[in-house]
Amino acid sequence: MSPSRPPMQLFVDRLLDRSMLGAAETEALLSLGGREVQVRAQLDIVPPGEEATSAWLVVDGLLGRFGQVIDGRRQITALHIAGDMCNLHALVTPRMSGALQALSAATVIRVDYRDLRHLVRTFPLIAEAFWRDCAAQASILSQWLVNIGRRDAQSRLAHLLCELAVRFEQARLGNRRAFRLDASQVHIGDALGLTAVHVNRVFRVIRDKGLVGAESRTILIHDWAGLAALGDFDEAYLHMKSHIVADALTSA
Amino acid sequence: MSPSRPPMQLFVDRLLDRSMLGAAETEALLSLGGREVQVRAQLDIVPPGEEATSAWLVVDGLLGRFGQVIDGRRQITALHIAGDMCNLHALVTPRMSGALQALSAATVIRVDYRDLRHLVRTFPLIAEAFWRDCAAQASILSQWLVNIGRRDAQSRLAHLLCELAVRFEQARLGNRRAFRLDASQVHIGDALGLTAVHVNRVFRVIRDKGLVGAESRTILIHDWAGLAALGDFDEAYLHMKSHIVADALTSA
DNA sequence: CGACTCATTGAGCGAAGTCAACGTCCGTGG
DNA sequence: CCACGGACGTTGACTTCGCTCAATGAGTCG
Repeated sequence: MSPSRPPMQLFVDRLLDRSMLGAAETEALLSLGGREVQVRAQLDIVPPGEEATSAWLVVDGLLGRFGQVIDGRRQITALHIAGDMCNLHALVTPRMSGALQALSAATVIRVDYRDLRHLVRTFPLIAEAFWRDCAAQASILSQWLVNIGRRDAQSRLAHLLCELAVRFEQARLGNRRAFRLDASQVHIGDALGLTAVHVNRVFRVIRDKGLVGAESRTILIHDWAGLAALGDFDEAYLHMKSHIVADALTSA
Repeated sequence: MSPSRPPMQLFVDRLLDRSMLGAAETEALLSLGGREVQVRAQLDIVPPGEEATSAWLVVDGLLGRFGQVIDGRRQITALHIAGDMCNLHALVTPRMSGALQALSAATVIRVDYRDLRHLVRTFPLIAEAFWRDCAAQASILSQWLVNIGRRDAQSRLAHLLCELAVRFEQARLGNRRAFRLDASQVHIGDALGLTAVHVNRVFRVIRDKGLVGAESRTILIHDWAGLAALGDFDEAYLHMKSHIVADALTSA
């Protein structure tokens, strides 16, 4: 945001949340090139079926990765907020990227896979950090599967809101009591495997319960404990404490 | 299986399906230690909430990774067949393993993370292959999310059967017209976000349509095209053509 | 045989979907 | 300035897919 903080610092911070990197690695990451692009809402950054050729760092806005079903309905498989590097996994599996869309107007930085591969080959710690980042994404994906497969609509929505609250807080984009979520109810439905109509009704219910509120696009969580209980939410899957990482790095 | 083919060869074959490895890497993988264990059906190899300390190579049988909901219902988030290395992702994220259970009687080999980390630090190509394996798992996870989130029960079941058919065929454990699936209808339900009762009914419907059949635990796919159409199945997400991998290795 | 697991089938219910209408906000252009 | 259109949110009436509860078969193992 401020001129003294290059956008790539966002991504470095994200990696440092989970992995240990030395000065050389940090510097190499910060010197990554990449063109900053403004995209409008609803733009397909990577259209369905297309092979990924670059990763996308979210500087501002909300992005969604999604899959499509034959009848045109879609399922969002990941939500990406500022600091997330989208399609990092496709660095090793370019065929399996999935589509990527801006859900709100957004600022992203295109980072070419060639540059990332160079970093990965040069710095084993960066390779490990990228791998860990992908594993963390997969962990979220697992939770989403449990959420959609085995919880009813109220719990689903509560769980998603809790997850986003924690992630926004971690990314220093708000806290778990208030954060700006630039997604329409259609998007929320696509993320939860529900229709927008039902999202609307269910949101009303948990609002009437006094758990949450909304002011334009800002989500207010009035009763964190209640919402977490309703969503059966345990934030462990989002975190990776540094002592574990340290252990992973020093053992062997 | 045969004495001349060490079990670890199964895993090497799996990696070679997607990644390029040299003789040194192959040899290092084959010399991995690990104790072979027989486990009975329904045994929790890694109980819920426990931190992973080793990976598990499936030699024979069927394993499931799953998450639990507060009321005791569960969602299988991955099915692992012979040749799969379970919990490889937790090598970098030990906290995020999820529970692991044998769905049938199974033979597995416990591979300590220390040994795997040593390999990863010594051979960058192995690190990349492991990372790619995790990304491929995540790709399957994405498809499952789409499947559960946006398809009705018939399509869900059809899609899962198609996926398993292709995976068993790839693993040379049968072909896409006939393969042995050691999962009960309860397990299938847990994988699809359905109840066992409904799985039973839906299986009857697609059987009556002439798409599939079953003899004890062997699934027979009578009409591949029909089943793939019903399940909206595109096997691209399971494959990784070698020329792509080669590109990934040579560029940069 | 008895105990157990798994598959099968029926009856009734309820959560979520579908279809449709209407309201609100906001940007845009005459 | 206001009229118009479009995107999004809200609500109601009705339908339906999948769940719950329950009973019964079928196969297997000690």
